[in-house]
Amino acid sequence: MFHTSPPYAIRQENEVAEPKTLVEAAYRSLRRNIIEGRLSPGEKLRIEHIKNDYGVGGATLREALSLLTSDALVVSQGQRGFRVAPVSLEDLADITETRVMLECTALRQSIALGDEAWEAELTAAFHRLTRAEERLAEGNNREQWEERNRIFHEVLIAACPSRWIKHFLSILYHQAERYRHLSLRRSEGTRRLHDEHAALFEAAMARDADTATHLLGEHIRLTLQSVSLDNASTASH
Amino acid sequence: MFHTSPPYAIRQENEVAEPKTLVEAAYRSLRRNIIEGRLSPGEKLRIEHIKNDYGVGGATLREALSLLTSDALVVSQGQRGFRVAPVSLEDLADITETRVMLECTALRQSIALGDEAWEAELTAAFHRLTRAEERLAEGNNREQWEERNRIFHEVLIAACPSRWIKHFLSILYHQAERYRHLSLRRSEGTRRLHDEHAALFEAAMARDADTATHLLGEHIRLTLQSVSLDNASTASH
DNA sequence: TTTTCATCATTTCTCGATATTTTCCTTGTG
DNA sequence: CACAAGGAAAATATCGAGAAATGATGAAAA
Repeated sequence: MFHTSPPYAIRQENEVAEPKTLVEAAYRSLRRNIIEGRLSPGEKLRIEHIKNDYGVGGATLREALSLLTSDALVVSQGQRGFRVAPVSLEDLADITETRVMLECTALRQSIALGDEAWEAELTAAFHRLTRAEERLAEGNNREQWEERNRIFHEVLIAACPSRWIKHFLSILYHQAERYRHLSLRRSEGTRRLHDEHAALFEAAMARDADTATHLLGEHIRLTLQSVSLDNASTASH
Repeated sequence: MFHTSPPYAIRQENEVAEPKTLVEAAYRSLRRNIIEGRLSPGEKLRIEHIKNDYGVGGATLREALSLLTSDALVVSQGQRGFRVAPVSLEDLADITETRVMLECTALRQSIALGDEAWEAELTAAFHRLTRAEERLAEGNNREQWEERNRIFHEVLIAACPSRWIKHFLSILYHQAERYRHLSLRRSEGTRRLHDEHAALFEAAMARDADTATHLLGEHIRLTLQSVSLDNASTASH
């Protein structure tokens, strides 16, 4: 439904399909490794060393790293190679507030413009997320929950007509995801995550934009407030 | 002043210095050519054909094109090469409204937080812009005006602490710039551009955030409202 | 005439090799 | 002992050639 082919193709939106090129495959693989913390912030990415891990040539890996630069997951300095982007509490705060602003704007528009099909999508996404939340308590179905949580948030703002807002949000979502993975995740579980989602869902379905955006803002802030960075992973130059 | 080295390097912000690598040089050169309309929307970019124009090898040019993909100035589809991104009125409207939202937010923060040094910078930038506007009426010092106009807008929001907002704005600014170049530019000159800038400057210096953001919003909307797309350059699939 | 299919030319994508730059270590000097 | 200079080692950035994919052309069948 919300993957209609865009007039211009912003990269992140095309990611449902299989990777068609090796560059694309390496890009995604690297991105997952950075977001999920298998590559540490600040770590040097020596092309000669890691090209074997991804089974590609130097130029190809280089291009993938260049692409990650645009997502601010990798930094490159002139003639001195690539590194995993550093992290900092300031950056985290910035990401959070910018995301709150954009996502609330998008949600407001989505609530105003969403039709019946949107309601149906949203209900389905909420249902799947609920199931995943139940399972999350038991085993470690974290991956599935992560996926469905992302989709729930995407569907919430799906009826917002602005491609640019959605594009920026998807970049910020990846950033936030990384911080979540890097955190020690102590306070997780004490939160009543499902209640937050349920209230948000109810408000959206009731077309109560004020309540919904308020809940969403607090939800995003809480999610990232529970992040506390390990000293070891904090930016060092 | 506002080019302090960032904790993480978002690409656009590092562009004051000379290009250090061939990729960087090709990237900038291509970007100028797209923004200034020498490469038309939808045009196919065959690597073998144009690599000589930029004096680089295939892989290097490829990487530069990949980078432009992230700015949505170039689109790439799977195994079918690169094209200059198409344009459309919907996209233009989206860019404009997203930019208004982000730039007004940034301006509000900048007005709240800007110190004396910021005021000085702003005054200087306004002065330079004024001079350029005078010259614009005479000859075609369009390039200089374009530069100083950009800097004036940058300085206005320089005291906003959010790197992410500034990053997104710089992407949108490039997009808007392209549309301005593509337009037939009929109504330009009828506008009292300098008056708009002057009022905006006064409001910012007076720390009147409400008035300033209102003026800025109208200013951005007017700038892009005067754009009318040539049929020939409109998106075709 | 229209559709289908095979073949071929064009273009994209990828890799290994090479030249250039940076980094690190050793050595000499104030 | 600190510090600068020089050189070796490592890593980066780049190129040109080869493998894979596209879509264009034209012949055969419906």
